[in-house]
Amino acid sequence: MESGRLYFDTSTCRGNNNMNMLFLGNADLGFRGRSMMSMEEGSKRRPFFSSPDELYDEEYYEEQSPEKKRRLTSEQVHLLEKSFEEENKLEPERKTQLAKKLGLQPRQVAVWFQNRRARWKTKQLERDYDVLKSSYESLLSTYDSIVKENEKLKSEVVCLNEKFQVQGKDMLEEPLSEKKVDPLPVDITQIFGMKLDEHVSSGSVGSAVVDEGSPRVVIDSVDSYFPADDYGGCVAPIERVQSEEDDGSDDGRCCFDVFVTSETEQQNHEGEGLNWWGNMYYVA
DNA sequence: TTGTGTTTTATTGCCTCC
DNA sequence: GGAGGCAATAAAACACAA
Repeated sequence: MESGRLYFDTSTCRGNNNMNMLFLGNADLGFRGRSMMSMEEGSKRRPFFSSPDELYDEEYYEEQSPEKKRRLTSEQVHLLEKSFEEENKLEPERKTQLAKKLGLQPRQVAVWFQNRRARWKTKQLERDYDVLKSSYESLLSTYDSIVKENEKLKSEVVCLNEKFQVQGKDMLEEPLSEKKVDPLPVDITQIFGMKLDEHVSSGSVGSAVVDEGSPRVVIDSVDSYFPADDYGGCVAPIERVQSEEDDGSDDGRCCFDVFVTSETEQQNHEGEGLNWWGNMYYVA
C-alpha cells in the first residue's frame, strides 16, 4: 500500500498550511514540490499520525477526518526521545527503521528530530543564560563589596587626616626651631571629592595603611598628584595611580596607592627622601 | 464554557555541503 | 542540483484560570 503525504506546489500555495496538511503523499524530507499528486488521490490517503496497526487498516482512513493534526502517542514519543538521547542527528537508515518501528512516515520522524533539536537548543540557551547570569551576579556582588571596602578605607583616611591636621597645628604652636613640621600638602578631601564633615564620624582607626608613630597620610588617586619638589622629597610621584573612579575601565580590579610618611621614617632616612608607602590592590 | 497562553507538529525558504 | 539542516512561522492540540 502506498503511503505518504501530498504537498502542494510550494510556489503557489505558500502560507496555506491547512491546505498543505489536508492530504498525505509519499514524500520525505526533500519533498518540496517534488511529490505532487492530485487532490483526488490525496483525499483517500491516511492522516498524519497512525499507530502501526492503523497503518494497514484501510477503514481507519475513511473514519478519520484527514485534516486533523494529531499528536504522537506517548509510546512513540518515548521511543523517539530514547533515540534522540543516543544520537540527536538522524541518518537515513535510522530514520527509516524508526519510522517503521513507530508506524510513522520517515518525514514525521525527521520533523520530530528537527523540532526536538530546536527545543534542545532553546533549553541549552536558557541554561547558558542562567550560568552567565549567576556568574555576573557573583562578580557584581564581589565588586560591590570591594567598592564599599574602598569607601570605608577612604573615610578612615579622611578621619586620620583630620587628626593629623589638628596635631600638626599643635606642633606649630611650639617653636619651629625645636619642632620641624611640614604643613599638609593638600586637603585630602579634595582628592575624593567629599567633604570632611561627611566622614569624621566614621571613627574607624587602625588602618593598615598608616604607620604607627605619628604619620602623615597622603593619598593619591589621580595622576601625578603630588608636587614632589614642594615636600622635601617626602612625597614622590606615583607612576601608576588608579582608582575605580578614574576612567571607568576598572575591568573588575580596583586599586589605589597610599603614601604614608612619618616623622620617624623621615628621621631615619634624613636626607635620603625615603618614605614608607604601600599599594593596595583588590583583584576580583 | 471560553479566552488565553503554551506546546507540539508541520511547512517554507534559505543555506551549506558534496 | 539534490539532500538535509536550521530559523521562522502557522496552526492544531492542550492546559488552565476565570
